[in-house]
Amino acid sequence: MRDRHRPREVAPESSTTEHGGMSVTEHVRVRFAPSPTGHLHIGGARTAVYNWAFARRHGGTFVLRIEDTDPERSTEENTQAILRAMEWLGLDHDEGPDVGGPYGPYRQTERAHLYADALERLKERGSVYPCFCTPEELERKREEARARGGFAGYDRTCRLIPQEEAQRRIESGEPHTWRLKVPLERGDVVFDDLVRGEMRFPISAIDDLIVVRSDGTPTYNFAVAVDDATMRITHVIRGDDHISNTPKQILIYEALGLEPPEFAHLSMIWGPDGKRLSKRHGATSVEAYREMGYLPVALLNYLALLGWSLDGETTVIDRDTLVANFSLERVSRNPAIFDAEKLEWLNGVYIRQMSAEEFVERMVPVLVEAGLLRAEEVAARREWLLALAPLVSERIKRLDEIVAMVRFLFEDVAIDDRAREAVLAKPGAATALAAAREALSGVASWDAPSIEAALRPLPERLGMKPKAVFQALRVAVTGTTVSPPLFESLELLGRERSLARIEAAQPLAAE
RNA sequence: GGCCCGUUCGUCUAGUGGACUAGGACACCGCCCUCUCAAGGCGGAGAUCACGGGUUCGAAUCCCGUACGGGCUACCA
Repeated sequence: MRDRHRPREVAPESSTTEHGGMSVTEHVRVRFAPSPTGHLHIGGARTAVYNWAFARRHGGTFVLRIEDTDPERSTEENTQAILRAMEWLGLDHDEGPDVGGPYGPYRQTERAHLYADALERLKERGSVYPCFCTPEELERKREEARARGGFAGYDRTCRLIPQEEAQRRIESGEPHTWRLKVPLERGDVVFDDLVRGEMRFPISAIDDLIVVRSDGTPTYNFAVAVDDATMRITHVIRGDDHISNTPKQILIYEALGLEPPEFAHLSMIWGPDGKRLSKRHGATSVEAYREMGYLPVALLNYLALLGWSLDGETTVIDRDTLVANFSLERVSRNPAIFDAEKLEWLNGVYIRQMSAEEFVERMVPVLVEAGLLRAEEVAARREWLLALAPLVSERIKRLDEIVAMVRFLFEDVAIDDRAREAVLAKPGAATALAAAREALSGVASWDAPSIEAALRPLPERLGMKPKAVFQALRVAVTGTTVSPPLFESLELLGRERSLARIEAAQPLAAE
Protein backbone atom coordinates (compact mmCIF):
# COMPACT_ATOMS: atom_id res chain seq x y z
CA MET A 1 0.00 0.00 0.00
CA ARG A 2 1.38 3.36 -0.94
CA ASP A 3 1.37 6.00 1.69
CA ARG A 4 1.61 9.48 0.39
CA HIS A 5 2.06 10.88 3.84
CA ARG A 6 5.41 9.42 4.56
CA PRO A 7 7.08 11.57 7.14
CA ARG A 8 9.90 13.85 6.17
CA GLU A 9 13.27 12.55 7.06
CA VAL A 10 15.80 14.97 8.39
CA ALA A 11 17.47 17.42 6.10
CA PRO A 12 21.11 16.82 5.21
CA GLU A 13 23.60 17.67 7.94
CA SER A 14 21.04 18.22 10.65
CA SER A 15 17.46 18.83 11.42
CA THR A 16 15.82 21.37 13.57
CA THR A 17 13.18 20.30 16.01
CA GLU A 18 11.16 22.24 18.50
CA HIS A 19 11.95 21.56 22.13
CA GLY A 20 10.16 23.70 24.67
CA GLY A 21 9.92 26.49 22.19
CA MET A 22 13.61 26.35 21.57
CA SER A 23 15.15 25.29 18.31
CA VAL A 24 17.83 22.68 18.75
CA THR A 25 19.95 20.99 16.16
CA GLU A 26 19.58 17.26 16.24
CA HIS A 27 22.68 15.33 15.34
CA VAL A 28 21.90 12.14 13.46
CA ARG A 29 23.07 8.99 15.24
CA VAL A 30 22.40 5.58 13.73
CA ARG A 31 23.64 2.16 14.67
CA PHE A 32 24.25 -1.23 13.15
CA ALA A 33 23.89 -3.95 15.75
CA PRO A 34 24.95 -7.35 14.47
CA SER A 35 24.93 -10.47 16.57
CA PRO A 36 28.32 -12.21 16.40
CA THR A 37 26.80 -15.63 15.92
CA GLY A 38 28.19 -15.91 12.43
CA HIS A 39 29.82 -13.93 9.67
CA LEU A 40 28.43 -10.74 8.23
CA HIS A 41 25.85 -11.92 5.73
CA ILE A 42 24.27 -10.19 2.78
CA GLY A 43 21.14 -9.09 4.60
CA GLY A 44 23.04 -7.67 7.54
CA ALA A 45 25.49 -5.98 5.21
CA ARG A 46 22.65 -4.28 3.36
CA THR A 47 21.29 -2.95 6.65
CA ALA A 48 24.79 -1.75 7.53
CA VAL A 49 25.11 -0.04 4.15
CA TYR A 50 21.86 1.86 4.61
CA ASN A 51 22.75 2.95 8.12
CA TRP A 52 26.20 4.00 7.03
CA ALA A 53 24.96 5.86 3.96
CA PHE A 54 22.29 7.61 5.99
CA ALA A 55 24.81 8.71 8.62
CA ARG A 56 27.30 9.92 6.03
CA ARG A 57 24.62 11.68 4.04
CA HIS A 58 23.53 13.65 7.07
CA GLY A 59 26.95 14.22 8.54
CA GLY A 60 25.89 12.03 11.42
CA THR A 61 27.47 9.35 13.56
CA PHE A 62 27.54 5.68 12.66
CA VAL A 63 27.69 3.44 15.71
CA LEU A 64 28.61 -0.23 15.70
CA ARG A 65 27.16 -2.21 18.58
CA ILE A 66 27.77 -5.89 19.14
CA GLU A 67 24.75 -7.81 20.39
CA ASP A 68 26.60 -10.68 21.99
CA THR A 69 24.07 -11.68 24.59
CA ASP A 70 23.73 -15.17 23.23
CA PRO A 71 26.70 -16.82 24.96
CA GLU A 72 26.10 -20.13 23.21
CA ARG A 73 26.70 -18.84 19.72
CA SER A 74 28.56 -15.56 20.09
CA THR A 75 32.30 -15.65 19.52
CA GLU A 76 35.09 -13.15 19.43
CA GLU A 77 36.23 -14.57 16.08
CA ASN A 78 32.87 -13.71 14.60
CA THR A 79 33.07 -10.21 16.00
CA GLN A 80 36.47 -9.76 14.40
CA ALA A 81 35.23 -11.22 11.12
CA ILE A 82 32.31 -8.78 11.09
CA LEU A 83 34.66 -5.90 11.79
CA ARG A 84 36.92 -7.02 8.94
CA ALA A 85 34.04 -7.42 6.53
CA MET A 86 32.74 -3.94 7.28
CA GLU A 87 36.16 -2.43 6.88
CA TRP A 88 36.58 -4.23 3.58
CA LEU A 89 33.25 -2.87 2.38
CA GLY A 90 34.38 0.58 3.43
CA LEU A 91 31.69 0.99 6.05
CA ASP A 92 33.69 2.92 8.59
CA HIS A 93 32.07 3.49 11.96
CA ASP A 94 32.60 6.38 14.33
CA GLU A 95 31.94 4.53 17.56
CA GLY A 96 32.25 0.85 18.32
CA PRO A 97 33.98 -1.82 20.40
CA ASP A 98 37.27 -1.35 18.59
CA VAL A 99 37.39 2.46 18.49
CA GLY A 100 35.42 3.29 21.60
CA GLY A 101 33.29 6.38 21.91
CA PRO A 102 31.39 8.46 24.46
CA TYR A 103 28.43 6.11 24.79
CA GLY A 104 30.20 2.81 25.37
CA PRO A 105 30.70 0.09 26.10
CA TYR A 106 29.68 -1.15 22.68
CA ARG A 107 29.19 -4.81 23.51
CA GLN A 108 25.93 -5.74 25.15
CA THR A 109 27.59 -8.16 27.53
CA GLU A 110 29.50 -5.22 29.01
CA ARG A 111 26.42 -3.10 29.50
CA ALA A 112 24.75 -5.10 32.27
CA HIS A 113 24.86 -2.19 34.70
CA LEU A 114 22.91 -0.03 32.27
CA TYR A 115 20.10 -2.56 32.04
CA ALA A 116 20.11 -2.84 35.82
CA ASP A 117 19.86 0.95 36.11
CA ALA A 118 17.01 1.01 33.65
CA LEU A 119 15.17 -1.71 35.56
CA GLU A 120 15.53 0.31 38.76
CA ARG A 121 14.09 3.31 37.02
CA LEU A 122 11.18 1.24 35.77
CA LYS A 123 10.53 -0.06 39.28
CA GLU A 124 10.58 3.45 40.69
CA ARG A 125 8.11 4.59 38.13
CA GLY A 126 5.89 1.60 38.76
CA SER A 127 6.10 0.61 35.10
CA VAL A 128 7.11 -2.92 35.79
CA TYR A 129 6.01 -5.76 38.07
CA PRO A 130 7.48 -9.06 39.21
CA CYS A 131 6.03 -12.20 37.68
CA PHE A 132 6.28 -15.46 39.57
CA CYS A 133 4.74 -17.68 36.93
CA THR A 134 6.92 -20.62 36.00
CA PRO A 135 7.85 -21.36 32.38
CA GLU A 136 5.64 -24.45 32.58
CA GLU A 137 2.64 -22.45 33.75
CA LEU A 138 3.19 -19.92 31.01
CA GLU A 139 3.43 -22.63 28.43
CA ARG A 140 0.12 -24.06 29.60
CA LYS A 141 -1.62 -20.70 29.59
CA ARG A 142 -0.32 -19.94 26.17
CA GLU A 143 -1.72 -23.16 24.79
CA GLU A 144 -5.09 -22.51 26.36
CA ALA A 145 -5.23 -18.98 25.02
CA ARG A 146 -4.20 -20.27 21.61
CA ALA A 147 -7.01 -22.80 21.68
CA ARG A 148 -9.55 -20.13 22.58
CA GLY A 149 -8.28 -17.97 19.74
CA GLY A 150 -7.50 -14.30 19.88
CA PHE A 151 -4.84 -12.68 22.01
CA ALA A 152 -2.23 -15.20 23.06
CA GLY A 153 -0.13 -12.99 25.33
CA TYR A 154 0.41 -13.28 29.04
CA ASP A 155 -2.83 -13.22 31.05
CA ARG A 156 -1.40 -10.64 33.51
CA THR A 157 -2.05 -12.78 36.59
CA CYS A 158 0.90 -11.43 38.53
CA ARG A 159 0.02 -7.86 37.67
CA LEU A 160 -2.77 -8.20 40.23
CA ILE A 161 -0.57 -9.34 43.10
CA PRO A 162 -0.54 -6.68 45.85
CA GLN A 163 2.78 -4.88 46.17
CA GLU A 164 3.45 -6.02 49.75
CA GLU A 165 2.90 -9.63 48.86
CA ALA A 166 5.12 -9.34 45.80
CA GLN A 167 7.81 -7.74 47.91
CA ARG A 168 7.57 -10.54 50.47
CA ARG A 169 7.87 -13.23 47.82
CA ILE A 170 10.87 -11.53 46.24
CA GLU A 171 12.58 -11.28 49.62
CA SER A 172 11.87 -14.92 50.33
CA GLY A 173 13.91 -15.69 47.26
CA GLU A 174 11.11 -16.85 44.99
CA PRO A 175 12.27 -16.84 41.37
CA HIS A 176 10.67 -14.10 39.32
CA THR A 177 10.97 -12.17 36.09
CA TRP A 178 10.10 -8.52 35.59
CA ARG A 179 7.33 -7.64 33.19
CA LEU A 180 6.46 -4.36 31.57
CA LYS A 181 3.15 -3.02 32.84
CA VAL A 182 1.60 -2.13 29.51
CA PRO A 183 -0.53 1.00 30.01
CA LEU A 184 -3.87 -0.36 28.84
CA GLU A 185 -5.47 3.08 28.88
CA ARG A 186 -2.83 4.55 26.62
CA GLY A 187 -4.51 3.93 23.29
CA ASP A 188 -2.92 2.74 20.05
CA VAL A 189 0.83 2.81 19.71
CA VAL A 190 1.51 4.76 16.55
CA PHE A 191 4.73 5.63 14.83
CA ASP A 192 5.66 7.03 11.46
CA ASP A 193 7.94 4.57 9.77
CA LEU A 194 10.30 6.45 7.50
CA VAL A 195 9.95 3.79 4.85
CA ARG A 196 6.36 2.64 5.25
CA GLY A 197 4.46 5.54 6.67
CA GLU A 198 2.08 5.37 9.61
CA MET A 199 2.16 2.19 11.63
CA ARG A 200 -0.58 1.59 14.18
CA PHE A 201 -0.88 -1.12 16.85
CA PRO A 202 -3.80 -1.53 19.23
CA ILE A 203 -2.50 -1.45 22.80
CA SER A 204 -4.67 -4.44 23.60
CA ALA A 205 -2.55 -6.57 21.30
CA ILE A 206 0.67 -5.83 23.13
CA ASP A 207 1.90 -8.27 25.70
CA ASP A 208 3.17 -7.48 29.19
CA LEU A 209 6.52 -8.61 27.92
CA ILE A 210 9.31 -9.81 30.17
CA VAL A 211 12.07 -7.22 30.33
CA VAL A 212 14.36 -8.99 32.77
CA ARG A 213 14.65 -12.75 33.11
CA SER A 214 14.69 -14.65 36.37
CA ASP A 215 18.48 -14.87 36.08
CA GLY A 216 18.66 -11.09 35.93
CA THR A 217 19.61 -10.76 32.27
CA PRO A 218 17.66 -8.42 30.01
CA THR A 219 15.53 -9.72 27.17
CA TYR A 220 16.17 -8.59 23.64
CA ASN A 221 13.55 -5.87 23.35
CA PHE A 222 14.58 -4.36 26.67
CA ALA A 223 18.29 -4.42 25.87
CA VAL A 224 17.71 -2.87 22.45
CA ALA A 225 15.54 -0.08 23.80
CA VAL A 226 17.93 0.69 26.63
CA ASP A 227 20.93 0.60 24.31
CA ASP A 228 19.35 2.76 21.66
CA ALA A 229 18.20 5.20 24.31
CA THR A 230 21.49 5.42 26.19
CA MET A 231 23.45 5.62 22.97
CA ARG A 232 21.23 8.52 21.89
CA ILE A 233 20.29 6.81 18.65
CA THR A 234 18.06 9.10 16.60
CA HIS A 235 17.14 6.76 13.73
CA VAL A 236 16.73 3.02 13.97
CA ILE A 237 17.16 1.50 10.52
CA ARG A 238 16.74 -2.28 10.55
CA GLY A 239 15.00 -5.26 8.99
CA ASP A 240 11.23 -5.39 8.84
CA ASP A 241 11.24 -8.49 11.02
CA HIS A 242 11.43 -5.92 13.80
CA ILE A 243 8.26 -4.06 12.93
CA SER A 244 6.25 -5.98 15.49
CA ASN A 245 8.91 -5.35 18.12
CA THR A 246 8.78 -1.63 17.60
CA PRO A 247 5.63 -0.87 19.62
CA LYS A 248 7.09 -2.87 22.54
CA GLN A 249 10.28 -0.87 22.37
CA ILE A 250 8.36 2.38 22.14
CA LEU A 251 6.46 1.40 25.27
CA ILE A 252 9.76 0.75 27.04
CA TYR A 253 11.03 4.16 26.00
CA GLU A 254 7.89 5.75 27.34
CA ALA A 255 8.05 3.81 30.57
CA LEU A 256 11.57 5.13 30.98
CA GLY A 257 10.29 8.62 30.31
CA LEU A 258 12.25 8.92 27.09
CA GLU A 259 11.46 10.06 23.59
CA PRO A 260 11.61 7.16 21.10
CA PRO A 261 13.78 7.51 18.00
CA GLU A 262 12.57 7.49 14.40
CA PHE A 263 12.19 4.08 12.82
CA ALA A 264 12.79 2.85 9.29
CA HIS A 265 12.11 -0.77 8.42
CA LEU A 266 13.77 -2.43 5.47
CA SER A 267 12.29 -5.39 3.64
CA MET A 268 14.00 -8.71 3.75
CA ILE A 269 16.29 -10.13 1.12
CA TRP A 270 15.23 -13.46 -0.29
CA GLY A 271 16.92 -16.20 -2.25
CA PRO A 272 15.92 -16.88 -5.88
CA ASP A 273 13.23 -19.27 -4.67
CA GLY A 274 11.49 -16.57 -2.66
CA LYS A 275 12.60 -18.04 0.65
CA ARG A 276 14.78 -16.44 3.25
CA LEU A 277 18.33 -16.11 1.89
CA SER A 278 20.44 -18.95 3.22
CA LYS A 279 23.49 -21.07 2.44
CA ARG A 280 21.33 -23.17 0.18
CA HIS A 281 21.34 -20.27 -2.25
CA GLY A 282 25.13 -20.17 -2.44
CA ALA A 283 27.46 -17.66 -0.87
CA THR A 284 25.75 -15.49 1.71
CA SER A 285 28.64 -13.95 3.61
CA VAL A 286 30.45 -10.81 2.63
CA GLU A 287 33.72 -12.61 3.18
CA ALA A 288 32.80 -15.24 0.60
CA TYR A 289 32.26 -12.54 -1.99
CA ARG A 290 35.62 -11.04 -1.20
CA GLU A 291 37.23 -14.43 -1.71
CA MET A 292 35.45 -14.90 -5.02
CA GLY A 293 37.01 -11.77 -6.38
CA TYR A 294 34.32 -9.20 -5.93
CA LEU A 295 35.27 -5.58 -5.46
CA PRO A 296 33.98 -3.85 -2.34
CA VAL A 297 32.60 -0.98 -4.37
CA ALA A 298 30.63 -3.41 -6.55
CA LEU A 299 29.09 -5.21 -3.59
CA LEU A 300 28.33 -1.90 -1.93
CA ASN A 301 26.68 -0.66 -5.13
CA TYR A 302 24.66 -3.82 -5.53
CA LEU A 303 23.55 -3.91 -1.91
CA ALA A 304 22.51 -0.26 -2.09
CA LEU A 305 20.36 -1.05 -5.12
CA LEU A 306 18.69 -3.95 -3.37
CA GLY A 307 15.78 -1.93 -2.05
CA TRP A 308 16.84 1.59 -2.91
CA SER A 309 17.11 3.49 -6.16
CA LEU A 310 18.70 6.77 -7.02
CA ASP A 311 16.28 7.71 -9.77
CA GLY A 312 15.17 4.45 -11.32
CA GLU A 313 17.64 4.86 -14.16
CA THR A 314 21.11 4.99 -12.67
CA THR A 315 22.60 1.65 -11.74
CA VAL A 316 26.33 2.27 -11.46
CA ILE A 317 26.66 4.18 -8.21
CA ASP A 318 29.99 4.56 -6.47
CA ARG A 319 30.52 5.36 -2.79
CA ASP A 320 30.48 9.13 -3.14
CA THR A 321 27.40 9.10 -5.34
CA LEU A 322 25.65 6.84 -2.86
CA VAL A 323 26.48 9.09 0.06
CA ALA A 324 25.46 12.18 -1.86
CA ASN A 325 22.10 10.74 -2.86
CA PHE A 326 20.95 8.20 -0.31
CA SER A 327 17.59 8.79 1.24
CA LEU A 328 15.15 6.65 3.14
CA GLU A 329 12.34 8.15 1.10
CA ARG A 330 13.56 6.18 -1.89
CA VAL A 331 13.78 2.86 -0.09
CA SER A 332 11.25 0.41 -1.46
CA ARG A 333 8.86 -1.61 0.64
CA ASN A 334 9.00 -4.82 -1.34
CA PRO A 335 11.18 -7.72 -0.41
CA ALA A 336 14.06 -8.13 -2.85
CA ILE A 337 15.45 -11.30 -4.33
CA PHE A 338 19.22 -11.50 -4.39
CA ASP A 339 20.38 -11.65 -8.01
CA ALA A 340 23.94 -12.93 -8.16
CA GLU A 341 24.13 -12.32 -11.91
CA LYS A 342 23.48 -8.63 -11.62
CA LEU A 343 26.10 -8.37 -8.89
CA GLU A 344 28.55 -10.11 -11.18
CA TRP A 345 27.76 -7.75 -14.03
CA LEU A 346 28.30 -4.74 -11.77
CA ASN A 347 31.59 -6.18 -10.62
CA GLY A 348 32.64 -6.45 -14.26
CA VAL A 349 31.71 -2.83 -14.80
CA TYR A 350 33.99 -1.72 -11.98
CA ILE A 351 36.79 -4.00 -13.09
CA ARG A 352 36.67 -2.51 -16.57
CA GLN A 353 36.71 0.95 -15.09
CA MET A 354 40.05 0.36 -13.39
CA SER A 355 43.24 1.82 -14.74
CA ALA A 356 46.05 -0.60 -15.60
CA GLU A 357 47.82 0.41 -12.39
CA GLU A 358 44.76 -0.27 -10.27
CA PHE A 359 44.16 -3.58 -11.95
CA VAL A 360 47.75 -4.73 -11.46
CA GLU A 361 47.34 -4.01 -7.81
CA ARG A 362 44.37 -6.37 -7.70
CA MET A 363 45.88 -8.92 -10.03
CA VAL A 364 49.21 -9.43 -8.28
CA PRO A 365 47.85 -10.95 -5.05
CA VAL A 366 45.71 -13.31 -7.11
CA LEU A 367 48.70 -14.45 -9.17
CA VAL A 368 50.89 -14.84 -6.11
CA GLU A 369 48.19 -16.76 -4.33
CA ALA A 370 47.87 -19.09 -7.31
CA GLY A 371 51.59 -19.70 -7.29
CA LEU A 372 52.08 -18.23 -10.75
CA LEU A 373 54.15 -15.29 -9.60
CA ARG A 374 56.52 -14.67 -6.75
CA ALA A 375 56.19 -11.45 -4.80
CA GLU A 376 59.87 -10.63 -5.40
CA GLU A 377 59.34 -10.69 -9.15
CA VAL A 378 56.63 -8.07 -9.17
CA ALA A 379 58.79 -4.98 -9.30
CA ALA A 380 60.94 -6.28 -12.12
CA ARG A 381 57.94 -7.36 -14.16
CA ARG A 382 55.87 -4.29 -13.58
CA GLU A 383 55.90 -3.12 -17.20
CA TRP A 384 54.93 -6.57 -18.35
CA LEU A 385 52.10 -6.72 -15.83
CA LEU A 386 50.87 -3.31 -16.88
CA ALA A 387 50.71 -4.49 -20.47
CA LEU A 388 48.81 -7.59 -19.42
CA ALA A 389 46.29 -5.75 -17.27
CA PRO A 390 43.96 -4.31 -19.93
CA LEU A 391 43.93 -7.60 -21.83
CA VAL A 392 42.54 -9.35 -18.78
CA SER A 393 40.43 -6.72 -17.10
CA GLU A 394 38.17 -6.39 -20.10
CA ARG A 395 37.35 -10.08 -20.09
CA ILE A 396 36.54 -10.99 -16.52
CA LYS A 397 33.78 -10.28 -14.07
CA ARG A 398 35.50 -11.66 -11.01
CA LEU A 399 39.11 -11.38 -9.95
CA ASP A 400 39.40 -15.12 -9.45
CA GLU A 401 38.92 -15.60 -13.19
CA ILE A 402 42.35 -14.10 -13.78
CA VAL A 403 44.20 -17.31 -13.04
CA ALA A 404 42.57 -19.43 -15.70
CA MET A 405 42.92 -16.65 -18.23
CA VAL A 406 46.66 -16.04 -17.85
CA ARG A 407 48.07 -19.35 -16.68
CA PHE A 408 49.54 -20.08 -20.11
CA LEU A 409 51.76 -17.02 -19.77
CA PHE A 410 53.40 -18.38 -16.64
CA GLU A 411 53.73 -22.08 -17.24
CA ASP A 412 53.50 -24.59 -20.04
CA VAL A 413 50.01 -25.91 -20.36
CA ALA A 414 48.78 -29.07 -21.97
CA ILE A 415 46.63 -28.61 -25.03
CA ASP A 416 43.00 -29.09 -24.18
CA ASP A 417 41.53 -32.21 -25.82
CA ARG A 418 38.45 -30.47 -27.10
CA ALA A 419 40.51 -27.62 -28.50
CA ARG A 420 42.77 -30.04 -30.30
CA GLU A 421 39.86 -31.83 -31.84
CA ALA A 422 37.97 -28.72 -32.82
CA VAL A 423 40.91 -26.77 -34.19
CA LEU A 424 44.15 -28.65 -34.67
CA ALA A 425 42.43 -31.65 -36.22
CA LYS A 426 41.03 -29.45 -38.97
CA PRO A 427 42.77 -29.68 -42.37
CA GLY A 428 45.33 -26.98 -42.87
CA ALA A 429 46.19 -26.58 -39.22
CA ALA A 430 49.69 -27.96 -39.68
CA THR A 431 50.28 -25.73 -42.69
CA ALA A 432 49.14 -22.72 -40.71
CA LEU A 433 51.43 -23.51 -37.79
CA ALA A 434 54.42 -24.04 -40.02
CA ALA A 435 53.83 -20.80 -41.87
CA ALA A 436 53.28 -18.90 -38.65
CA ARG A 437 56.43 -20.26 -37.13
CA GLU A 438 58.41 -19.19 -40.10
CA ALA A 439 56.85 -15.76 -40.28
CA LEU A 440 57.41 -15.20 -36.58
CA SER A 441 61.02 -16.19 -36.59
CA GLY A 442 61.60 -13.34 -38.97
CA VAL A 443 60.04 -10.70 -36.79
CA ALA A 444 62.65 -8.09 -35.94
CA SER A 445 61.03 -6.43 -32.96
CA TRP A 446 58.92 -8.72 -30.78
CA ASP A 447 55.91 -6.57 -30.12
CA ALA A 448 52.24 -6.95 -30.94
CA PRO A 449 52.17 -4.61 -33.97
CA SER A 450 55.17 -6.32 -35.58
CA ILE A 451 53.78 -9.74 -34.80
CA GLU A 452 50.47 -8.79 -36.31
CA ALA A 453 52.19 -7.39 -39.39
CA ALA A 454 53.97 -10.70 -39.85
CA LEU A 455 50.90 -12.87 -39.34
CA ARG A 456 48.15 -10.87 -41.03
CA PRO A 457 49.05 -11.83 -44.59
CA LEU A 458 49.12 -15.55 -43.80
CA PRO A 459 45.47 -16.48 -44.32
CA GLU A 460 45.31 -14.99 -47.76
CA ARG A 461 48.64 -16.48 -48.73
CA LEU A 462 47.58 -19.93 -47.55
CA GLY A 463 44.10 -19.62 -48.97
CA MET A 464 42.58 -20.14 -45.53
CA LYS A 465 40.13 -18.24 -43.43
CA PRO A 466 41.71 -15.87 -40.91
CA LYS A 467 39.85 -17.58 -38.12
CA ALA A 468 41.22 -20.99 -39.04
CA VAL A 469 44.81 -19.78 -39.04
CA PHE A 470 44.65 -17.72 -35.89
CA GLN A 471 42.67 -20.25 -33.90
CA ALA A 472 45.24 -22.93 -34.72
CA LEU A 473 47.93 -20.61 -33.47
CA ARG A 474 45.92 -19.75 -30.38
CA VAL A 475 45.43 -23.37 -29.44
CA ALA A 476 49.10 -24.12 -30.04
CA VAL A 477 50.23 -21.24 -27.84
CA THR A 478 47.57 -21.04 -25.12
CA GLY A 479 46.25 -24.58 -25.12
CA THR A 480 42.65 -23.46 -25.48
CA THR A 481 40.26 -21.80 -27.89
CA VAL A 482 39.60 -18.88 -25.58
CA SER A 483 42.30 -16.46 -24.53
CA PRO A 484 43.32 -12.83 -24.51
CA PRO A 485 44.01 -11.36 -27.98
CA LEU A 486 46.51 -13.43 -29.90
CA PHE A 487 49.13 -10.90 -30.97
CA GLU A 488 49.38 -9.34 -27.56
CA SER A 489 49.51 -12.76 -25.97
CA LEU A 490 52.42 -13.72 -28.20
CA GLU A 491 54.22 -10.54 -27.29
CA LEU A 492 53.81 -11.17 -23.58
CA LEU A 493 54.77 -14.81 -23.91
CA GLY A 494 58.02 -13.91 -25.60
CA ARG A 495 59.61 -15.10 -28.81
CA GLU A 496 61.34 -18.18 -27.43
CA ARG A 497 58.39 -19.68 -25.71
CA SER A 498 55.99 -18.79 -28.49
CA LEU A 499 58.07 -20.53 -31.12
CA ALA A 500 58.70 -23.50 -28.88
CA ARG A 501 55.00 -24.01 -28.28
CA ILE A 502 54.16 -23.76 -31.94
CA GLU A 503 56.81 -26.33 -32.70
CA ALA A 504 55.54 -28.61 -29.98
CA ALA A 505 52.01 -28.41 -31.36
CA GLN A 506 52.92 -29.12 -34.96
CA PRO A 507 52.94 -32.92 -34.64
CA LEU A 508 49.40 -32.73 -33.22
CA ALA A 509 48.03 -30.75 -36.16
CA ALA A 510 46.35 -32.15 -39.25
CA GLU A 511 47.84 -31.47 -42.65
C1' G B 1 -5.95 -17.93 15.96
C1' G B 2 -4.50 -12.50 16.94
C1' C B 3 -1.64 -8.18 15.43
C1' C B 4 1.35 -6.25 11.50
C1' C B 5 3.85 -5.87 6.59
C1' G B 6 4.15 -6.79 1.38
C1' U B 7 2.31 -7.89 -4.07
C1' U B 8 4.65 -3.37 -11.40
C1' C B 9 8.50 -7.69 -17.13
C1' G B 10 12.17 -14.12 -14.93
C1' U B 11 15.08 -10.50 -11.35
C1' C B 12 16.18 -5.31 -9.18
C1' U B 13 13.32 -1.18 -9.89
C1' A B 14 10.83 3.90 -12.05
C1' G B 15 5.96 5.47 -11.10
C1' U B 16 2.64 9.86 -5.66
C1' G B 17 -4.75 10.81 -10.47
C1' G B 18 -4.10 12.68 -17.13
C1' A B 19 3.14 13.30 -20.26
C1' C B 20 1.78 5.18 -19.45
C1' U B 21 0.76 2.54 -26.57
C1' A B 22 3.86 1.37 -18.16
C1' G B 23 10.44 3.79 -18.42
C1' G B 24 15.58 1.93 -17.02
C1' A B 25 19.06 -2.05 -15.54
C1' C B 26 20.49 -7.51 -15.21
C1' A B 27 19.42 -11.97 -17.67
C1' C B 28 17.55 -13.78 -22.61
C1' C B 29 17.27 -13.57 -28.30
C1' G B 30 19.02 -11.38 -33.10
C1' C B 31 22.32 -8.30 -36.01
C1' C B 32 26.96 -5.44 -36.35
C1' C B 33 32.21 -5.29 -34.95
C1' U B 34 35.86 -9.36 -34.77
C1' C B 35 41.87 -13.85 -34.47
C1' U B 36 38.72 -16.61 -29.83
C1' C B 37 36.28 -14.90 -25.53
C1' A B 38 34.76 -10.57 -23.75
C1' A B 39 33.65 -5.48 -24.19
C1' G B 40 30.98 -2.15 -27.29
C1' G B 41 26.98 -0.54 -30.89
C1' C B 42 22.04 -1.37 -32.81
C1' G B 43 17.48 -3.94 -32.41
C1' G B 44 13.87 -7.54 -30.19
C1' A B 45 10.96 -10.33 -27.01
C1' G B 46 9.22 -9.90 -22.08
C1' A B 47 4.36 -6.72 -17.10
C1' U B 48 -3.97 -8.50 -18.31
C1' C B 49 0.55 -3.13 -12.75
C1' A B 50 -1.93 -10.19 -7.53
C1' C B 51 -7.45 -10.56 -7.94
C1' G B 52 -12.49 -8.35 -7.27
C1' G B 53 -15.36 -4.24 -6.30
C1' G B 54 -15.77 1.02 -5.72
C1' U B 55 -14.48 6.70 -6.08
C1' U B 56 -13.44 9.73 -10.53
C1' C B 57 -14.54 12.56 -16.94
C1' G B 58 -9.92 9.62 -16.08
C1' A B 59 -6.49 4.82 -11.48
C1' A B 60 -0.42 1.09 -11.48
C1' U B 61 -1.40 5.52 -8.52
C1' C B 62 -7.20 6.90 -3.86
C1' C B 63 -10.91 3.56 -0.82
C1' C B 64 -12.88 -1.39 0.57
C1' G B 65 -12.56 -6.57 0.29
C1' U B 66 -10.22 -11.30 -1.22
C1' A B 67 -6.08 -14.37 -2.37
C1' C B 68 -1.12 -15.45 -1.92
C1' G B 69 3.68 -14.58 0.49
C1' G B 70 6.24 -12.85 4.93
C1' G B 71 7.05 -11.16 10.12
C1' C B 72 5.87 -11.01 15.38
C1' U B 73 3.01 -13.59 18.88
C1' A B 74 9.68 -17.20 23.85
C1' C B 75 12.54 -16.26 30.66
C1' C B 76 15.71 -16.47 21.22
C1' A B 77 17.88 -12.43 18.98
